[in-house]
Amino acid sequence: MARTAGSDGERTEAAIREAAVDLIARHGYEAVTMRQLAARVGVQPAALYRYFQTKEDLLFILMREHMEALLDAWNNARPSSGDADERLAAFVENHIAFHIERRAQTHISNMELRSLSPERLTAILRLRTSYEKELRAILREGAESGAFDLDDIGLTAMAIIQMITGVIVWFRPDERLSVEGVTRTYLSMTMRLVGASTNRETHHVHAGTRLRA
Amino acid sequence: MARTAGSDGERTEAAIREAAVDLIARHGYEAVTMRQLAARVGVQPAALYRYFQTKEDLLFILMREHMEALLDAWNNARPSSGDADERLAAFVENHIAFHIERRAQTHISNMELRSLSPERLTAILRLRTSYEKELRAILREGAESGAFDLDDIGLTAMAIIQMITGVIVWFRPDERLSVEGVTRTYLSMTMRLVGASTNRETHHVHAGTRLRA
DNA sequence: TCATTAATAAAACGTACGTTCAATTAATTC
DNA sequence: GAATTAATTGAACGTACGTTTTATTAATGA
Repeated sequence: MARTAGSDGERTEAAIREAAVDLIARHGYEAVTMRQLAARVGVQPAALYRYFQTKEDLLFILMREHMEALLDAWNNARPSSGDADERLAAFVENHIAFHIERRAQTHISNMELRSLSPERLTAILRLRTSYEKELRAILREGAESGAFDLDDIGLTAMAIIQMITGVIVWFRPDERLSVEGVTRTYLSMTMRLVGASTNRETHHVHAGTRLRA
Repeated sequence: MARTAGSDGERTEAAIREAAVDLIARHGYEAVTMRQLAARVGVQPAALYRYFQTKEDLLFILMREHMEALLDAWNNARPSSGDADERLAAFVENHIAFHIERRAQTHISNMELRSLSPERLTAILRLRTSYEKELRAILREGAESGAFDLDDIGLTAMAIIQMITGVIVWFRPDERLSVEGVTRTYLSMTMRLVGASTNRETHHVHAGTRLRA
């Protein structure tokens, strides 16, 4: 029993986080054991507790930081001016780019709410609500200016979020579909969905795609 | 140790299934223990094994039957004739009705794939693919007839499925939003999304809605 | 009514979990 | 160089899991 030579707390913590994201996204939080996680990092299970007090702490921190990063990313991407069309476009683009880049984290963020304590669940839901409010504000602005034709702002916001987040479920960049291409198509569909007054371009129809569930 | 008076195999099995759906949807498959499930049903844990060989068997059966029921429901709802517009409308309506009625099962179906063995996962994914193919066929037909204006059939199919399935994440019928109303709005959005050539009705804009994540 | 089958309880098996504690070494600071 | 702190290991704690086995009763069918 000894401190391993060359060990570095920061590096070990980063390795724990990375391994946790991968294992939890792949197997599910409850199915991933601390022993499994430790083995993946290359430490004994007890070492994990030097960095995270409990297993749930680890999950919560990962989920909270993911949501905070998303809010941050949107704060940075949000146009300082421009009408609802432009804001919606920026929102969709930022959202898709952010989530495709963090597929594993997004899976965790969407799927592991059930394992959080009530207080922590509330905290995460609050962050989500903040983010959703941003989209609703854009939609409301568009509806009021007449740029969008909406039946129900809240419902439309949720439908859009579910749709654009759902990109991570099936999309893998390949020769046929690039991130840019997929983003463009999602943007086009979103604009239509909200009834945005844009010129309609003629698109070439592509045959089915090889999709993964 | 005795057989409980009044016990009835069919009833016990149904109770197990029902309790499993509720507990698993609420807490997650891995977090739900057989002891917990048995207590909920009112039997000892060993009794569960009379009906389901393993915990995973139970999960697989629930998930498989859910998918099979969905395919069945669509087989029964599919118009025997009609153009792409009508078929897509029928698809969306059936999909939303089916999933709202089975919120818990749908949660399980979408979230517990990770706990299945590879072979079983393959079996479920196959059923999913069958269902998605139905939507893709409708979209292809619409694209070919010119009724829809699609950039990419496969992508559009997945976007639609993610969006309309996502209704179960946030929607709870209340005074403001009814199942019928929500279905109508989703249908309207879907039609726009695919660029369907329909008359646009003027919708009254509703303010935000109280949503649950 | 009797034999068979079904349905259950109780006990236990074999294994595993999240976590704590104590000790040992390495790294850092003064 | 010595003291302090950090980072790890190894062992163990307290509890729990999915599952099997055996025995007992109830229900069903002939």
